[in-house]
Amino acid sequence: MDFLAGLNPSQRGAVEQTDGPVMIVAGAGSGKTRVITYRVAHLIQKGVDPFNILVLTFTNKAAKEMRNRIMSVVGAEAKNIWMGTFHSVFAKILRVEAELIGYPRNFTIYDTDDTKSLLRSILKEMNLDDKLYNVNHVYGRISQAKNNLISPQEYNKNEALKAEDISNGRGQLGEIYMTYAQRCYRAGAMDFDDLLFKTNVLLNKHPEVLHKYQHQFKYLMVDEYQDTNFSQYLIVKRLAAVNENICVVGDDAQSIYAFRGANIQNILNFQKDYPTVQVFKLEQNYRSTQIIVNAANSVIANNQNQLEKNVFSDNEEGEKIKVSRAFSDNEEGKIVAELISQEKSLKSYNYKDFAILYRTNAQSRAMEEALRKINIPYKIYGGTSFYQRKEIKDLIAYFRLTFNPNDEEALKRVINYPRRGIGDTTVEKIVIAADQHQYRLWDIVANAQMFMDGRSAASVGGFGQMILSFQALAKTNSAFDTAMHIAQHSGILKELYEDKSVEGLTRYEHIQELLNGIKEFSEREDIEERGLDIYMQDIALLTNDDNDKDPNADTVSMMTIHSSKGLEFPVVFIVGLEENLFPSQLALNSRTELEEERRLFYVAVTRAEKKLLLSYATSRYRWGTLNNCEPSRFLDELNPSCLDLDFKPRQSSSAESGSFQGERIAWQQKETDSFSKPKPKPFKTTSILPKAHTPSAGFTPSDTNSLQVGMEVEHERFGFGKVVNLEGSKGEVKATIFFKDLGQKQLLLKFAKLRIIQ
DNA sequence: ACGGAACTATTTTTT
DNA sequence: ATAGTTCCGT
Repeated sequence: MDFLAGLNPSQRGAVEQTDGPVMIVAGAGSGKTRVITYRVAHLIQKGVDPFNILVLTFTNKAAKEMRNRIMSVVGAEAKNIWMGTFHSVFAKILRVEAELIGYPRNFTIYDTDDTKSLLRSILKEMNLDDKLYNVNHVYGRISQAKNNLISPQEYNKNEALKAEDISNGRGQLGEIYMTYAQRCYRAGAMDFDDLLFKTNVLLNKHPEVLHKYQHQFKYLMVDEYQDTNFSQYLIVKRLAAVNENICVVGDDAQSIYAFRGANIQNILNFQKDYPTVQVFKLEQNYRSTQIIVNAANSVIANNQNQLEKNVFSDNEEGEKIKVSRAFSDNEEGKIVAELISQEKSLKSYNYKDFAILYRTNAQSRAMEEALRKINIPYKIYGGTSFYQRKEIKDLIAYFRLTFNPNDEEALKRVINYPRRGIGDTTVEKIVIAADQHQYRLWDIVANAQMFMDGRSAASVGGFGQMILSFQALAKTNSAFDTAMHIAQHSGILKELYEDKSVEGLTRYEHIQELLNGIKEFSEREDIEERGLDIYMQDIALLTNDDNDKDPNADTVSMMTIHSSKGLEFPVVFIVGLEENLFPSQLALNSRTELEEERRLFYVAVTRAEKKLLLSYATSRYRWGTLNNCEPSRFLDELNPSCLDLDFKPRQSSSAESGSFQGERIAWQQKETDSFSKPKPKPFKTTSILPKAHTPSAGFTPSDTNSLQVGMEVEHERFGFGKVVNLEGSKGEVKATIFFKDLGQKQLLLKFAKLRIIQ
């Protein structure tokens, strides 16, 4: 049991208290993963069968990492632990038990796109105004209902909900929910929320099943318990009811998923649910410097209603936090990029020691461009997942249809893609015929000649035959052979191959990548069943990080703060610290939402080990137009003693202008009062530039192809200068220009806006 | 049925 | 800005 030695008393207590209800309140960076890992390892070493342990996480990444770490302690036995996300574990159980609740075992999992598209068709059929009945809103409402275990029937009976909907002018929501649920059922499909909702239904309606799993899972652990919703809470509670060997781990200060139904009360009330609970608080932060921990504490102190704890660090005090200001989102990118390369050479960091965190995915673009310009390798996490790409979804829709022809979203997606002469009118005919006879769409498609005539019967029938042939093929062939056959015979491969545009080429490559992945799966020897149906089972639950090809590559990481949870980096940049962006505009209406944003900021700050840098811009592009921005209130909330007030980035006005490199000139020393609000908005973005050049009237960039050494030019911001050197190949030409005001600078012609004077 | 033009929502976060 | 949708003429 040597691994216990390296633990502090509360960590050790949490590991050794294996029986009965346990709550571990784990402050950021307090060795939470380590504790869970050791706790599971400890259970196994005590002789608990890994099959009897269930560990639930929120992300695939967390599950994977934990399994690997447990494996390194207890060895291959760790493979047998039930460990995964709520969604994947219960999808797996539902696949076994589905028939008990009237679903086929090979039910389809509808992702967000499928759900929205189904809702759109329902709204259309019901002739509802899609402004009032905004799909996102409707989806949110249904999702909320499901997460609170309100069935369509109960929703429609519930007077309070009805009244609320009517007062919002959306009295038909109950009916939409009802229809939506029926259509999912008809399609043999469950959406993300259903995976939890139906698990509850299963455990509720079938005591024998509940009993089975209660005895199977003798030990339960839930990571990130503060992020559970009611539906998840109840599943856990039911499964744990017999043995009460339940251990939840979480940090109320890091609850950032209330927007999708997480209920922070679940962790706050855990002690009420299990009065005999043993609570362990992990308060020592091993990750970050004292400055960073103190800064984080000072921010979170602004929230009410927290579990009492005192997170502290015994690490070095560390460097103070730097705050920088840029005049635009692009400038912000440049500053960050430049600082990364500076910091890297100064402290001999690797690129992978840096992370850039932002509130919204849209912010990645400015960062990306800036890093690319100075050749900093980076990797963006999150964003559109590989599996969400259109071409991938198209091909997968064929796979889905092959195993579940009732999957109506898949059917509608590909019935006329690639084009095969089945237009909207024909699809409409199929829908009407299905409605009339109370059949499913597939019944009509498979018997086209009975329901329609002539041309459409032929084309629809042909499509049906093709799907049937795929089904036959899939029965006897490997996942890869089936997939390849479908890619070819559906016409998708040809369609993409013939598209010679850059995008088309990329799409073709994506399909190849998917097929390669399937090939790999087909050749796996560690699993028995390797058919395409097995591969398909939880593909809807996969996300980008499952596709991470080279996790050890030396690249800067860029991601949203949400996806950074659980990670740590030596140097962290948090960018876009502006009102209406972070905190998000949509969170300003209520205290609870604002507090969630603040917790999000807390999460971001606590990702940093050694050094933290914050930045904001005073203007930023948002849906195509330039907006002025104010610094985020969160900057005010940071304990000033943690901030580097002497931070004085080089300014363009510095005397040694000859040594000045790089293009940012927007740095400003942080002044104590510079964050006070309200403040006058700069009406002109250039006005804050200390010494910006004002371009001549009618400044228009010239074609620089003909640029020669010796020519005089005007740059839109650097002013007048003379070309002293040109190097590099066409398209990548780098010009060295001596500017009158700034001295010598190197510019890439493809980016620089230059006007040739003579 | 199809292609191009015009229009319009998107931007909070993710299983 | 961009991508996705709807509209309209062929």
